[in-house]
Amino acid sequence: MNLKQLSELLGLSQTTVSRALNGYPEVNAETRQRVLDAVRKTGYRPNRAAQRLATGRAGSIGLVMPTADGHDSDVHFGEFLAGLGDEAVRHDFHFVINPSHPDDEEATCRRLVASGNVDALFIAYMRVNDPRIALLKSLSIPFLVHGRSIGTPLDYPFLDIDNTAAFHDATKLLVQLGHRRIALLNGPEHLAFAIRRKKGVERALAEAEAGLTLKETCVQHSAMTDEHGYRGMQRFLALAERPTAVLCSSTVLALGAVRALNQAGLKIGSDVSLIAHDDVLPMLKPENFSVPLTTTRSSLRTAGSRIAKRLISRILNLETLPEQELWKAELIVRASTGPAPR
Amino acid sequence: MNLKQLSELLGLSQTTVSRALNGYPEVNAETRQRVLDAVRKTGYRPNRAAQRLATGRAGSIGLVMPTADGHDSDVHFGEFLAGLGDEAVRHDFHFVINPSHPDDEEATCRRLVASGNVDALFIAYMRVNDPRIALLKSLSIPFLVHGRSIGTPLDYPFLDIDNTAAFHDATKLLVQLGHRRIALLNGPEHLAFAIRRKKGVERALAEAEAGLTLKETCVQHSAMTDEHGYRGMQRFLALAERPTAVLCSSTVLALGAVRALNQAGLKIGSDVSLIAHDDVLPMLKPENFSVPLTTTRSSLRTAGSRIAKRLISRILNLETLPEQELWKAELIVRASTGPAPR
DNA sequence: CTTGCCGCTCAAAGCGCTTTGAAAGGCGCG
DNA sequence: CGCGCCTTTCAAAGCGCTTTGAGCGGCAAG
Repeated sequence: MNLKQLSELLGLSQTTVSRALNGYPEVNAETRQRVLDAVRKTGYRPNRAAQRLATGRAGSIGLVMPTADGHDSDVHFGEFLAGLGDEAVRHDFHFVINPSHPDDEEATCRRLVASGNVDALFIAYMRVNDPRIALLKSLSIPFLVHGRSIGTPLDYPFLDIDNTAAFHDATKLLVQLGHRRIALLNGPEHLAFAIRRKKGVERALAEAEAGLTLKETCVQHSAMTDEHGYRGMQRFLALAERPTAVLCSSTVLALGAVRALNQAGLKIGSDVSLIAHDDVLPMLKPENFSVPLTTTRSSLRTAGSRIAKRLISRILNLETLPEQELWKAELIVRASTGPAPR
Repeated sequence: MNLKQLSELLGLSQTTVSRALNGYPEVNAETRQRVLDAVRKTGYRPNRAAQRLATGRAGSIGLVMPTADGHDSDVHFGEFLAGLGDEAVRHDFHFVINPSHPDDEEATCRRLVASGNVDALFIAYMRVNDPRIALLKSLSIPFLVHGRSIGTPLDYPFLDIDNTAAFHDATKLLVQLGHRRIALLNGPEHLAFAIRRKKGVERALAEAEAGLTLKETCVQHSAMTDEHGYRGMQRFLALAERPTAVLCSSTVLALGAVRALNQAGLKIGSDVSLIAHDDVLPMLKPENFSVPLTTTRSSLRTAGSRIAKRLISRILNLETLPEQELWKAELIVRASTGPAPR
């Protein structure tokens, strides 16, 4: 069933039917209803390829995944993608998934846009002075950034969580509990979110009456894997001045950290307190840790879904959604935090 | 730059240029070269939407992800997707990602095919007597199954690894090392791969001179998360007849299992031997476990890439690749396996 | 010289939609 | 009654590609 057949069936022109379907105002209400009924009865679905050709819209969103061969495919990515897909499928949008070497991302973006295969681009894993932002602005294609760069003017569309505040608040809690030696198992050093989290910790420490600082030996930057969590925690425990509380940038890191703590025979929540950032991975729930984990929480899937929604609204000129969103993470206190040991 | 402009530039007809580009034989070699040169110079890229409309091919592959809201987004999925994307981008293929409730997958497949938005469908997470196979056959659309169902005739295109053999061989190794009480931390009970792995273990046990069996108390079926690995191992350790060797269906499960073993103060490789299946997740390398893990290995990313390649070859009628592939997993012995304690 | 065939090229007809510009019909108003 | 205006509908022209069927030389065979 195509538009021509449908219009013949209705005794209308293709124009009218098309307009009825696309919500143009110049169609008689009664006619529109007839069209809609016919669509329901016949199961007519417009051919997307034809629509794309006629409108010049590609109906798809480009994702540049930094997961080229040999590079980590982020555990968190699946969850994020589920959110994206959920929303996109509702509007019949496709994805062009472009794995790319982290160094090659700019060229990949450029190629993707030039291909004309996408209406919008989505980028993430923001770095300091990230060149992709200027690039995308110059390419004049709608785009949305997950996260924010650092050092570039904040005049682009983004969705981010307030990482500084999240880790500030978490640290403040630890300080209030009497912790003085605090360590941080963070994400990769070159990524903006990790820098902000570190800043959040430092700020909260500086605000403490004692005027604390975050020692460099008490910070680890690494990919957020169990493995790194384990090693990082071991390193912390080997310090002469062993930290009494540790913040983790991901529950995955926390997993390894917990392992190291158990192995060292230390009790979580009393010997050492632990707070992790929770992206709400269904497979790794902080409440299911042997000692339930205190977390800063913000759902990655929800973020994905929201990002798809904003991009699609933008492309199709639906409702106008805010261009910049900064979400607060929730601080959820569970059993892994307790008063500092003396 | 479009085809018309390009052909005018060359003083050729659109027909000839199009044919030159698409490898038709009736074009003079010299002419073809001129066209190719011009393409390089002008950077001409055919408009995919127009191509799709003209050929009736959608240029995209549908993925039905069982990751609806509230359901686990598989850690392994990101890695698999990276492989898929890598290959697809080479042929300018898109993905239609359709998150769906596991119960709703059939309807989702049907809808996706009916939409005409995809040339082929990819499905995974095969179950016993999986109804999706018959469905896809009846829908007469190219498709490819990752894994194999059980109980249905094996007459559809698939890519699978030989799970039975992998776990058979792994178990055999354990038996040869003198283990008699062996346990299995498996994937979800309703999934075919988990059933095959269990069968592999059982078969190897039956083949042992002692004629061993796999006790039901020594099997856990669950989602493959660290959490479940931890709990499952704890349960095993609490048994009166505690197993001396444990097989894990994923390195993620092994992570939790190792945690439980450490906590119990048991030495891996001597007190308890461990073998895990390794999907080659870059973030979770078996050689980096505190005790390097003996594994059955088969790269999920490679599988993704191969699946994309086969589907695309099929759609575009490129080379003819085998319709059914059963890959062997590699058994890699590391330090987590040793002789059974007496 | 004619016929037939082969190698190469072309004009034109779609593919199924959107959108432009025009027109038909109904109505109020002078 | 004639005019203009508004509402509703329509025919037709694209969008940029592929593909059909035809055409045009040149050359070998008759």
